[in-house]
Amino acid sequence: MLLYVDLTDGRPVYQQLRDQVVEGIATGAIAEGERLPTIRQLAADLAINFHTVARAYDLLRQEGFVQVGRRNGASICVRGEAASPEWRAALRTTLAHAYAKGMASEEILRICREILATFQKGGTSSETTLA
Amino acid sequence: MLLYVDLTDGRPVYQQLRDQVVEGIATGAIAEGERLPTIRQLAADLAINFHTVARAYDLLRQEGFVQVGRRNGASICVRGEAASPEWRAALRTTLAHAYAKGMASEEILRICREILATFQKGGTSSETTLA
DNA sequence: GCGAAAGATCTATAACAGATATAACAATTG
DNA sequence: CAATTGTTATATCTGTTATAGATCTTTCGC
Repeated sequence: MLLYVDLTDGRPVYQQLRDQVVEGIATGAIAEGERLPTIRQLAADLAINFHTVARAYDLLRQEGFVQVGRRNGASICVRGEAASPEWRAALRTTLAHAYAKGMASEEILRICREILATFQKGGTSSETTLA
Repeated sequence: MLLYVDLTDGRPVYQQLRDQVVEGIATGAIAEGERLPTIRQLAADLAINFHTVARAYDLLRQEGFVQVGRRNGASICVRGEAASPEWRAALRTTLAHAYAKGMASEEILRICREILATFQKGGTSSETTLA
Protein backbone atom coordinates (compact mmCIF):
# COMPACT_ATOMS: atom_id res chain seq x y z
CA MET A 1 0.00 0.00 0.00
CA LEU A 2 1.10 3.57 -0.67
CA LEU A 3 2.34 5.52 2.33
CA TYR A 4 3.43 9.14 2.38
CA VAL A 5 4.46 12.00 4.67
CA ASP A 6 2.88 15.44 4.68
CA LEU A 7 5.39 17.93 6.04
CA THR A 8 2.78 20.71 6.06
CA ASP A 9 0.63 18.62 8.40
CA GLY A 10 1.27 19.65 11.98
CA ARG A 11 0.79 16.14 13.28
CA PRO A 12 3.80 13.92 14.05
CA VAL A 13 5.06 11.77 11.17
CA TYR A 14 4.70 8.51 13.11
CA GLN A 15 1.06 9.43 13.78
CA GLN A 16 0.41 10.13 10.11
CA LEU A 17 1.81 6.72 9.15
CA ARG A 18 -0.24 5.05 11.87
CA ASP A 19 -3.46 6.69 10.65
CA GLN A 20 -2.76 5.76 7.02
CA VAL A 21 -2.30 2.10 7.92
CA VAL A 22 -5.47 2.04 10.04
CA GLU A 23 -7.46 3.62 7.22
CA GLY A 24 -5.79 1.22 4.80
CA ILE A 25 -7.09 -1.72 6.81
CA ALA A 26 -10.57 -0.17 6.91
CA THR A 27 -10.71 0.46 3.17
CA GLY A 28 -9.19 -2.90 2.36
CA ALA A 29 -6.13 -1.32 0.74
CA ILE A 30 -4.18 -3.78 2.85
CA ALA A 31 -5.70 -7.01 4.15
CA GLU A 32 -5.14 -9.28 7.13
CA GLY A 33 -1.86 -11.14 6.79
CA GLU A 34 -0.42 -8.85 4.14
CA ARG A 35 2.91 -7.19 4.77
CA LEU A 36 3.97 -3.60 5.17
CA PRO A 37 7.40 -2.53 3.89
CA THR A 38 10.33 -3.21 6.17
CA ILE A 39 11.23 -0.41 8.58
CA ARG A 40 14.47 0.44 6.80
CA GLN A 41 12.90 0.20 3.36
CA LEU A 42 10.00 2.53 4.18
CA ALA A 43 12.33 4.97 5.88
CA ALA A 44 14.48 5.06 2.75
CA ASP A 45 11.45 5.51 0.47
CA LEU A 46 10.04 8.36 2.53
CA ALA A 47 13.46 9.88 3.20
CA ILE A 48 12.94 9.86 6.96
CA ASN A 49 14.76 8.26 9.86
CA PHE A 50 14.09 4.57 10.43
CA HIS A 51 13.43 5.24 14.12
CA THR A 52 10.38 7.24 13.11
CA VAL A 53 9.02 4.32 11.08
CA ALA A 54 9.88 1.93 13.91
CA ARG A 55 7.87 4.11 16.26
CA ALA A 56 4.84 4.04 13.96
CA TYR A 57 5.05 0.25 13.65
CA ASP A 58 5.47 -0.11 17.40
CA LEU A 59 2.39 2.02 17.99
CA LEU A 60 0.40 -0.10 15.54
CA ARG A 61 1.57 -3.23 17.35
CA GLN A 62 0.57 -1.84 20.75
CA GLU A 63 -2.83 -0.89 19.37
CA GLY A 64 -3.33 -4.38 18.00
CA PHE A 65 -3.20 -3.77 14.26
CA VAL A 66 0.03 -5.48 13.20
CA GLN A 67 2.64 -7.95 14.35
CA VAL A 68 6.27 -7.27 13.66
CA GLY A 69 8.36 -10.25 12.64
CA ARG A 70 12.07 -10.51 13.02
CA ARG A 71 12.95 -10.11 9.39
CA ASN A 72 9.69 -10.27 7.48
CA GLY A 73 8.54 -6.69 7.99
CA ALA A 74 5.26 -5.97 9.78
CA SER A 75 2.17 -7.91 8.78
CA ILE A 76 -1.44 -6.95 9.42
CA CYS A 77 -2.79 -8.85 12.42
CA VAL A 78 -5.86 -7.29 14.03
CA ARG A 79 -6.67 -8.22 17.60
CA GLY A 80 -8.15 -6.69 20.75
CA GLU A 81 -11.27 -4.68 21.49
CA ALA A 82 -12.76 -2.25 18.99
CA ALA A 83 -14.40 0.33 21.25
CA SER A 84 -11.98 1.38 23.98
CA PRO A 85 -12.94 4.21 26.35
CA GLU A 86 -10.28 6.40 24.72
CA TRP A 87 -11.77 5.72 21.30
CA ARG A 88 -15.26 6.62 22.50
CA ALA A 89 -13.93 9.82 24.09
CA ALA A 90 -12.21 10.83 20.86
CA LEU A 91 -15.37 10.10 18.87
CA ARG A 92 -17.45 12.07 21.33
CA THR A 93 -15.16 15.10 21.09
CA THR A 94 -15.20 15.00 17.30
CA LEU A 95 -18.99 14.70 17.14
CA ALA A 96 -19.36 17.48 19.71
CA HIS A 97 -17.28 19.78 17.51
CA ALA A 98 -19.78 19.58 14.65
CA TYR A 99 -22.81 19.61 16.92
CA ALA A 100 -21.56 22.69 18.77
CA LYS A 101 -21.14 24.40 15.41
CA GLY A 102 -24.85 23.89 14.80
CA MET A 103 -24.84 20.83 12.59
CA ALA A 104 -27.95 18.68 13.05
CA SER A 105 -27.60 15.11 14.32
CA GLU A 106 -29.09 13.75 11.09
CA GLU A 107 -26.50 15.61 9.03
CA ILE A 108 -23.67 14.34 11.21
CA LEU A 109 -24.94 10.79 10.88
CA ARG A 110 -25.25 11.23 7.13
CA ILE A 111 -21.55 12.16 6.92
CA CYS A 112 -20.65 9.19 9.13
CA ARG A 113 -22.54 6.86 6.77
CA GLU A 114 -20.85 8.52 3.81
CA ILE A 115 -17.42 7.84 5.31
CA LEU A 116 -18.31 4.29 6.35
CA ALA A 117 -19.48 3.64 2.79
CA THR A 118 -15.93 4.25 1.56
CA PHE A 119 -14.70 1.37 3.70
CA GLN A 120 -14.42 -2.25 2.69
CA LYS A 121 -18.06 -3.14 2.15
CA GLY A 122 -18.98 0.11 0.43
CA GLY A 123 -16.42 0.49 -2.37
CA THR A 124 -13.72 -1.53 -4.10
CA SER A 125 -10.33 -1.95 -2.47
CA SER A 126 -8.72 0.51 -4.87
CA GLU A 127 -9.76 3.36 -2.59
CA THR A 128 -7.08 5.90 -1.82
CA THR A 129 -6.88 8.19 1.19
CA LEU A 130 -7.48 11.85 0.59
CA ALA A 131 -5.51 14.72 2.09
CA MET B 1 -19.74 25.14 33.83
CA LEU B 2 -17.31 22.85 35.63
CA LEU B 3 -13.85 22.55 34.14
CA TYR B 4 -11.05 20.29 35.33
CA VAL B 5 -7.58 19.03 34.51
CA ASP B 6 -6.56 15.38 34.33
CA LEU B 7 -2.84 15.07 34.97
CA THR B 8 -2.88 11.36 34.09
CA ASP B 9 -4.22 12.24 30.64
CA GLY B 10 -1.35 12.41 28.20
CA ARG B 11 -2.98 15.21 26.21
CA PRO B 12 -1.94 18.86 26.74
CA VAL B 13 -3.90 20.75 29.40
CA TYR B 14 -4.97 23.50 27.00
CA GLN B 15 -6.37 20.80 24.68
CA GLN B 16 -8.31 19.18 27.53
CA LEU B 17 -9.89 22.51 28.41
CA ARG B 18 -10.71 23.19 24.76
CA ASP B 19 -12.44 19.79 24.39
CA GLN B 20 -14.43 20.27 27.59
CA VAL B 21 -15.77 23.61 26.42
CA VAL B 22 -16.70 22.24 22.98
CA GLU B 23 -18.52 19.31 24.59
CA GLY B 24 -20.11 21.73 27.03
CA ILE B 25 -21.56 23.69 24.13
CA ALA B 26 -22.81 20.49 22.53
CA THR B 27 -24.49 19.21 25.68
CA GLY B 28 -25.91 22.61 26.54
CA ALA B 29 -23.92 22.82 29.77
CA ILE B 30 -23.00 26.28 28.57
CA ALA B 31 -25.13 28.22 26.10
CA GLU B 32 -24.55 30.89 23.47
CA GLY B 33 -23.77 34.21 25.15
CA GLU B 34 -22.92 32.72 28.53
CA ARG B 35 -19.54 33.43 30.07
CA LEU B 36 -16.60 31.26 30.93
CA PRO B 37 -14.50 32.14 33.99
CA THR B 38 -11.86 34.79 33.49
CA ILE B 39 -8.40 33.55 32.51
CA ARG B 40 -6.86 34.41 35.85
CA GLN B 41 -9.79 33.03 37.83
CA LEU B 42 -9.82 29.66 36.05
CA ALA B 43 -6.04 29.40 36.31
CA ALA B 44 -6.31 29.99 40.06
CA ASP B 45 -9.14 27.46 40.45
CA LEU B 46 -7.29 24.74 38.54
CA ALA B 47 -3.91 25.64 40.06
CA ILE B 48 -2.28 26.04 36.66
CA ASN B 49 -0.53 28.92 34.94
CA PHE B 50 -2.76 31.58 33.40
CA HIS B 51 -0.82 31.36 30.14
CA THR B 52 -2.11 27.82 29.72
CA VAL B 53 -5.72 28.97 30.15
CA ALA B 54 -5.09 31.87 27.80
CA ARG B 55 -3.87 29.43 25.19
CA ALA B 56 -7.02 27.32 25.50
CA TYR B 57 -9.24 30.40 25.17
CA ASP B 58 -7.21 31.64 22.21
CA LEU B 59 -7.60 28.26 20.50
CA LEU B 60 -11.36 28.35 21.09
CA ARG B 61 -11.47 31.85 19.64
CA GLN B 62 -9.53 30.80 16.54
CA GLU B 63 -11.84 27.82 16.07
CA GLY B 64 -14.88 30.07 16.30
CA PHE B 65 -16.40 28.94 19.57
CA VAL B 66 -15.93 31.98 21.85
CA GLN B 67 -15.16 35.66 21.80
CA VAL B 68 -12.85 37.07 24.43
CA GLY B 69 -13.83 40.45 25.86
CA ARG B 70 -11.45 42.83 27.51
CA ARG B 71 -12.65 42.37 31.03
CA ASN B 72 -15.74 40.19 30.84
CA GLY B 73 -14.07 36.81 30.42
CA ALA B 74 -14.75 34.72 27.34
CA SER B 75 -18.34 34.30 26.18
CA ILE B 76 -19.70 31.58 23.93
CA CYS B 77 -20.07 32.89 20.38
CA VAL B 78 -20.25 30.17 17.73
CA ARG B 79 -19.43 31.13 14.16
CA GLY B 80 -17.88 29.61 11.02
CA GLU B 81 -18.37 26.34 9.18
CA ALA B 82 -19.13 23.08 10.93
CA ALA B 83 -17.51 20.51 8.65
CA SER B 84 -13.96 21.57 7.84
CA PRO B 85 -11.72 19.19 5.87
CA GLU B 86 -9.63 18.69 9.01
CA TRP B 87 -12.72 17.74 10.97
CA ARG B 88 -13.80 15.23 8.32
CA ALA B 89 -10.28 13.74 8.26
CA ALA B 90 -10.30 13.33 12.04
CA LEU B 91 -13.75 11.73 11.94
CA ARG B 92 -12.65 9.40 9.14
CA THR B 93 -9.59 8.26 11.09
CA THR B 94 -11.65 7.63 14.22
CA LEU B 95 -14.30 5.66 12.34
CA ALA B 96 -11.60 3.71 10.50
CA HIS B 97 -10.12 2.67 13.84
CA ALA B 98 -13.28 0.87 14.88
CA TYR B 99 -14.00 -0.49 11.42
CA ALA B 100 -10.47 -1.88 11.09
CA LYS B 101 -10.98 -3.63 14.43
CA GLY B 102 -13.92 -5.44 12.90
CA MET B 103 -16.83 -3.42 14.22
CA ALA B 104 -19.79 -3.39 11.83
CA SER B 105 -20.97 -0.11 10.31
CA GLU B 106 -24.35 -0.49 11.97
CA GLU B 107 -22.73 -0.88 15.38
CA ILE B 108 -20.52 2.16 14.80
CA LEU B 109 -23.55 4.22 13.76
CA ARG B 110 -25.42 3.00 16.82
CA ILE B 111 -22.66 4.34 19.08
CA CYS B 112 -22.65 7.65 17.16
CA ARG B 113 -26.41 7.96 17.70
CA GLU B 114 -25.93 7.08 21.36
CA ILE B 115 -23.38 9.87 21.78
CA LEU B 116 -25.43 12.39 19.81
CA ALA B 117 -28.41 11.59 22.03
CA THR B 118 -26.46 12.94 25.00
CA PHE B 119 -26.20 16.33 23.31
CA GLN B 120 -28.67 19.18 23.48
CA LYS B 121 -32.01 18.53 21.82
CA GLY B 122 -33.70 21.04 19.52
CA GLY B 123 -31.36 23.93 20.13
CA THR B 124 -31.67 27.53 21.23
CA SER B 125 -33.45 30.34 19.40
CA SER B 126 -30.43 31.36 17.35
CA GLU B 127 -29.69 27.80 16.29
CA THR B 128 -30.74 27.94 12.65
CA THR B 129 -31.70 30.72 10.28
CA LEU B 130 -34.04 28.57 8.23
CA ALA B 131 -37.58 27.86 9.43
C1' DG C 1 -12.39 60.41 36.64
C1' DC C 2 -9.78 56.89 39.38
C1' DG C 3 -8.14 52.68 40.56
C1' DA C 4 -8.36 47.88 40.48
C1' DA C 5 -9.05 43.93 37.67
C1' DA C 6 -8.41 41.54 33.52
C1' DG C 7 -6.61 40.56 28.82
C1' DA C 8 -2.52 41.10 25.86
C1' DT C 9 2.23 40.95 25.16
C1' DC C 10 7.03 39.97 26.05
C1' DT C 11 10.96 37.49 27.84
C1' DA C 12 12.93 33.60 30.12
C1' DT C 13 13.31 28.93 31.62
C1' DA C 14 12.62 24.03 32.48
C1' DA C 15 10.74 19.67 31.02
C1' DC C 16 9.17 16.80 27.52
C1' DA C 17 8.24 15.03 22.77
C1' DG C 18 9.50 14.41 17.95
C1' DA C 19 13.03 13.50 14.72
C1' DT C 20 17.66 12.65 13.27
C1' DA C 21 22.22 10.41 13.44
C1' DT C 22 25.34 6.60 14.74
C1' DA C 23 26.62 2.44 16.63
C1' DA C 24 26.18 -2.08 18.16
C1' DC C 25 23.61 -6.36 18.96
C1' DA C 26 20.34 -10.35 18.06
C1' DA C 27 17.76 -13.09 15.14
C1' DT C 28 16.38 -14.98 10.94
C1' DT C 29 16.31 -15.70 6.16
C1' DG C 30 18.57 -17.40 2.03
C1' DC D 1 27.89 -18.54 6.97
C1' DA D 2 26.61 -13.84 5.54
C1' DA D 3 23.53 -10.30 4.75
C1' DT D 4 19.44 -8.25 6.04
C1' DT D 5 16.34 -6.72 9.49
C1' DG D 6 14.39 -5.54 13.98
C1' DT D 7 15.91 -4.03 18.48
C1' DT D 8 18.31 -1.33 21.69
C1' DA D 9 21.22 2.39 23.27
C1' DT D 10 23.26 6.97 23.23
C1' DA D 11 23.57 11.68 21.71
C1' DT D 12 21.93 15.82 19.62
C1' DC D 13 18.74 19.18 17.80
C1' DT D 14 14.36 21.32 17.42
C1' DG D 15 9.70 22.45 18.68
C1' DT D 16 6.00 22.16 22.09
C1' DT D 17 4.07 22.46 26.61
C1' DA D 18 3.92 24.67 30.90
C1' DT D 19 5.52 27.77 34.31
C1' DA D 20 7.11 32.31 35.93
C1' DG D 21 7.38 37.21 36.15
C1' DA D 22 7.06 41.80 34.25
C1' DT D 23 4.70 45.40 31.79
C1' DC D 24 1.13 47.65 29.15
C1' DT D 25 -3.64 48.66 27.87
C1' DT D 26 -8.31 48.47 28.38
C1' DT D 27 -12.50 48.63 30.95
C1' DC D 28 -15.64 48.12 34.60
C1' DG D 29 -17.16 49.47 39.28
C1' DC D 30 -16.92 52.98 42.56
